[in-house]
Amino acid sequence: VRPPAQDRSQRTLERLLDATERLLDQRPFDRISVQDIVAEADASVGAFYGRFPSKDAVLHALHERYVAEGQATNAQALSPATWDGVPLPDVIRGLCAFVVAFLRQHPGLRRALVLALADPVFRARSAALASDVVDRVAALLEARRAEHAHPDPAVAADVAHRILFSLADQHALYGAESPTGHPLSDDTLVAETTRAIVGYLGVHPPEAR
Amino acid sequence: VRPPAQDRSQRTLERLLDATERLLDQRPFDRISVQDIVAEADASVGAFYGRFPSKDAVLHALHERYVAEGQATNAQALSPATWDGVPLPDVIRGLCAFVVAFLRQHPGLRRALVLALADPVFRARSAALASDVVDRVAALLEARRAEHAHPDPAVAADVAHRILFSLADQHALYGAESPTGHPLSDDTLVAETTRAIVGYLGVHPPEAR
DNA sequence: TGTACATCAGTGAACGCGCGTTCACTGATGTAC
DNA sequence: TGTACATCAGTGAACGCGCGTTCACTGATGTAC
Repeated sequence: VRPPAQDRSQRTLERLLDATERLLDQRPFDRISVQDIVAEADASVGAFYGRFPSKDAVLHALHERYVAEGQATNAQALSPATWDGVPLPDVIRGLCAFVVAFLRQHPGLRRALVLALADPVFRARSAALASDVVDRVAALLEARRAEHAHPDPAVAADVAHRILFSLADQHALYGAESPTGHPLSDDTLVAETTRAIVGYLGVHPPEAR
Repeated sequence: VRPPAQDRSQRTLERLLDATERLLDQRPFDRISVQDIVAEADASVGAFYGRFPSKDAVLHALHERYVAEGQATNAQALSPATWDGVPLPDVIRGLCAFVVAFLRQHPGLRRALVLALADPVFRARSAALASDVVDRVAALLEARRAEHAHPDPAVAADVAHRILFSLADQHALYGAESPTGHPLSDDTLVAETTRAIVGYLGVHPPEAR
């Protein structure tokens, strides 16, 4: 992405990004043309290529913006202070609800990114974000060893992350018409992923403490 | 798909399907041209359009073949007789190992299908297969209520199915370079999904029986 | 404070490439008599 | 058992459409003096 030198072009750049994200809520990236994007953004093809070297670049730019947003919220949602003194099952429920809600905020972009994951560049950028989450969760599980039974906090954090994000992603992507055919509401999804992760970790029931 | 009337064209059709599946192991469907397929199958463009009304039709035909294969193996792998007398944790471990291995058999096709799931026709065809699995698992859980703690076998079967297939799919699609950045071996994946589903269901430990 | 000039930003018609699809034709297969 | 004919199957050059990208040009912004 060519860095803008004036306010005017900075705004154009943002209009192009926002327009693309709006269109992604309607259809996949390969069925959105540059013409579509500039029409939605009230710009011209030339303005597009003044900012981006290619059509793909706009998806990369959106991914970068998305990952940055994720990093920022992670730092807050997963800081030890946030959950200090809260029992582990409640921590898990809170995080599940948070992720489900977060993924619902950018349904189109999220779908496009899942598809783009075939590309190693996208995969690396997503891995950076995921690693950040997994490391923080691993630290949390390490610190609370007494509250659960999983022997390896690093593996546990990784698998818990996979369970939560896979299910939440699927839910965000296909919603009611899920590939399993049995729709789940947001609330049920949160309840069941919480149950799954609590069970997976072998969180000790309250009376055992 | 136009039904073939001679042996010769039946063989051509299979060559085209097999060639497409082989190419899907290398790159996504939209980067495979009809020219590529007929070259790989030792056929011609006209022969292709003699069997298929469009390029997309070949992916639909592959999906149908794949679903049929799945239905057949399900009927066997999930028949009550197969697991009669086997403790629930071992049943779960067995099924996890089976699914992980099954999804590894058609990596390219599986990836293409995950991407194609945006199309309702593909989704419906996949949902039929998934429903079949979920219904059978629900019946199994219903029959073994005494061995686990989940209150609703239908929801439990659905969520267990999601956990297993989401994780196994992700593993089959990205392998070592997973989006989480922490690679998992096949064996670890089977062990951890088993732990997750056993924990999710609240399977009673052996000494409790 | 005004003017000149360089750079940045934006316009949109035109280009061109890739690829799905068509089609006029040749060859193979099988069936009727 | 052989021949004629209809249908099936296969060939590959050519078409054409969509869409990403370029480019010659106009307009806006800011800075130097």
